[in-house]
Amino acid sequence: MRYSADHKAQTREKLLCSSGAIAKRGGFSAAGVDGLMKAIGLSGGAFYSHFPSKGELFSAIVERELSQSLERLGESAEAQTSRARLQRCLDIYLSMAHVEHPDSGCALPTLGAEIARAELPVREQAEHWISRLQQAWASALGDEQQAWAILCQCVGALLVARMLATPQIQQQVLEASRQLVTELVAAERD
Amino acid sequence: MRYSADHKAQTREKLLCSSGAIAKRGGFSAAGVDGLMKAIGLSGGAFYSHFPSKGELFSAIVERELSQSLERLGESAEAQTSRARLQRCLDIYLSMAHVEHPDSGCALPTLGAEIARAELPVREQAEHWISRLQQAWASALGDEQQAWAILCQCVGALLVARMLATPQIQQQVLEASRQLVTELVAAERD
DNA sequence: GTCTATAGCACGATAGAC
DNA sequence: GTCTATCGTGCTATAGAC
Repeated sequence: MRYSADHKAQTREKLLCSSGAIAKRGGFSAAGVDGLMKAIGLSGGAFYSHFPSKGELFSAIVERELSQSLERLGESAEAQTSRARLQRCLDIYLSMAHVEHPDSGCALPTLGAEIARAELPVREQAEHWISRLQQAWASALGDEQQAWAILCQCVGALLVARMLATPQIQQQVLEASRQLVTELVAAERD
Repeated sequence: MRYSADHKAQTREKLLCSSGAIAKRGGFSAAGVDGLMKAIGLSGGAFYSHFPSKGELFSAIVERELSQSLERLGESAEAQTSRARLQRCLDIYLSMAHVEHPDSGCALPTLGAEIARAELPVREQAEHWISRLQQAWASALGDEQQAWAILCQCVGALLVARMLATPQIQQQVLEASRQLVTELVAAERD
């Protein structure tokens, strides 16, 4: 073959990374195959030697984005001093920087509705990674329910803040969520 | 004119109601003007005597949906015995019935990401109605921050639950959020 | 594997008859 | 106000050259 298997894997990775960011910024269904490929310097037709359809790309994006979110937010929480670590993660998650940069942030607030409308295999995949994140937080907190509640709080806060027009009110939303989450993380539960 | 002003207003209302449901089910950008009009028994061309563009329809849908959410969730909370009333509203919001029927439910979890990506006027409008809801809850609870936190919790819980594939886990998410919200509503704060 | 070209279709929006 | 017909464009996906 004129192109190495390495090259194909690299192209695929570039495509997933770039397309993920574009999807998080403007929505996946609003993005065209041609635009996604041009964004990594390739033509639209070349797409189909990497994925059989646009839907399969979405599935791959969801897997990559959510596994990456688990790395950033969950894996580190399993270590000792886990409560303090988790608290730091959540403060970053619930920040104006995250609100203002959806393309480099968590996929759940931006792509959540599209994941919810996707076929069962995509939702099963989402469930897998989201559950692993919840489990990681639960083991840090010793409480499965609070782990779910914190996850919903964070996703909801980002989604709500991004719908608003005024930075001051966005900050109020984040501050309210940070305060609640802080209390929940600090609270000893048995 | 061959058609009364009443008829136009009724058609517009039907269009807003029907299109809102379709948008909440499948996403607004995924819906075509032709399909939206056919859903109320009219042809696609007739759309443009009601709205100058598809974007203006989205704006009108957001206004109608969010003002309706305020009626259902907020206005009733301003009465006395407000805490108990609010608690009942939130239990309905955080129910499997709501998770399973996005088209008749709240627009924030389903259309939130599209609102967040919309032009400033749409976000200003969203901010207006969301803030009124938060204010209504704040006056019932005597705490502005907790009102924001509860709002984020509810929106996040529905979005997260809908991304999942397994009903049992969806129920766990709802149960965890209901429990947290119940504690927050019950807690006296000064 | 990537390109250009294109099929085939759906979209948003407009024009003109009624 | 609603219809049919249509323009122009964009889309997903395929075909064939390199």
